Amino acid sequence: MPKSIPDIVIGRLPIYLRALQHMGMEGRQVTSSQELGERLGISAAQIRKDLSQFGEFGKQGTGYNIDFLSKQLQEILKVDRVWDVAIVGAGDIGKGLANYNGFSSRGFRIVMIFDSNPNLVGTQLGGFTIKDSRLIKQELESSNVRVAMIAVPAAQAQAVAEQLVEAGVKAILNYAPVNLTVGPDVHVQHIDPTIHLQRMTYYLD
Amino acid sequence: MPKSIPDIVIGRLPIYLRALQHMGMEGRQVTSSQELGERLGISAAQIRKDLSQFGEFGKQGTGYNIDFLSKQLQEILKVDRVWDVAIVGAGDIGKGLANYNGFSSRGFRIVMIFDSNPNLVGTQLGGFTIKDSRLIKQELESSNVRVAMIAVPAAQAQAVAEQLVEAGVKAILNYAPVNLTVGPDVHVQHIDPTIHLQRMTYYLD
DNA sequence: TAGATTGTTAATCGATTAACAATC
DNA sequence: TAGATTGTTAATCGATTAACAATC
Repeated sequence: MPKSIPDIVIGRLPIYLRALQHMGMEGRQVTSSQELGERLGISAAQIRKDLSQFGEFGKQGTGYNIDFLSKQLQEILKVDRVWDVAIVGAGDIGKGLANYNGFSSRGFRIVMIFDSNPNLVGTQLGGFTIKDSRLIKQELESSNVRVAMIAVPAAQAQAVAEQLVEAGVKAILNYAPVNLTVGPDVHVQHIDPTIHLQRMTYYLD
Repeated sequence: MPKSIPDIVIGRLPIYLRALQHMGMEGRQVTSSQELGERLGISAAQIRKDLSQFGEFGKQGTGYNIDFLSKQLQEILKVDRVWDVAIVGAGDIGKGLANYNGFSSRGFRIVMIFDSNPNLVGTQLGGFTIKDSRLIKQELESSNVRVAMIAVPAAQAQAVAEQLVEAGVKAILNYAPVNLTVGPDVHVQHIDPTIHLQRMTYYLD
């Protein structure tokens, strides 16, 4: 068995990728681990070490070709393709996600939106007709969705997660302020603004 | 100099706190490091170690009083008070944050919203009149705001951050998909849904 | 008391950094 | 060539875990 890559390294790759694509859009051709590190507040040694887990992408004396390294990272992270994504919850957060146009260029495409509010079901959002949350399993079965975002109230999040997992979803981005419990083959990331804020107030006086 | 607490420990405290408050609302009185750990997917030893950095909050044989430990964690994280928060950007994300009612019970209170769009300036949002982003410094000077959330397009985020820092902001929650560069006395947390999604697709096949 | 669980220590495990030969 | 920067190794540093005496 090849030794597996630490998750903490995987977590930094999307950050490298975002910075590289930003540089690319500025018209830059090459960068170095040092420059990238300064921009991100990460040591140059760490960036080189992280990348070396996957191959040799740079040239001594020159650095990294930005387009080439971007493409390599996209492959590694499997965002050299487009993932279909379902959103559950059409409140303010769900609406924001549905209207966000930053997904498509970075590997994701919203394909379906659910809500449990009968007043919202059937209405339009971001080019989609909102579907009834009770139909999650049924609707996802005929789709290719394995990534979902949960933007429902905390009280409903766990139940929604379970329906999504039953329907074959393997990666969940959870905006509800509650910890989700899922099986070991399902990946979950949590976004809770309060958690992030509380992590900073500790350092304030 | 007392040895400083690792930031990774600080990062887990808000998660413990959220789970404890959840249990409290369920009417529970006590819990154990084991139960808490199972709920969060964290080892019991780690939870005890983390807490022991700050004092002794439990009782052998019994565990932790939920209300007591919650209060202690609130004090440690300095959310036993209410922090005034400014939002910059009144698009979908800013709107969602402005209308979110989960802040007040957890230590934060929105007090001001800015946007640079002349069509939005002067209109109402979440009980506030949206102010012109050019007035950030001026408006914050007479306020008590040291925490802010950035919800503007990527291209404007760095400039907004600099204005906030100039106005005395020490903690920034950044929703723009770009890395912010700030001084060492300013804390930044980033929320970018795509980054979180890309971190999970690595593991999908 | 017997059972449970803490707080803490020491051991293990893992991540980061410093340094440098290789080489563009 | 001289200067720059990679990829990698070994050393350092830090975080997690296992184990258990203390004790409720």
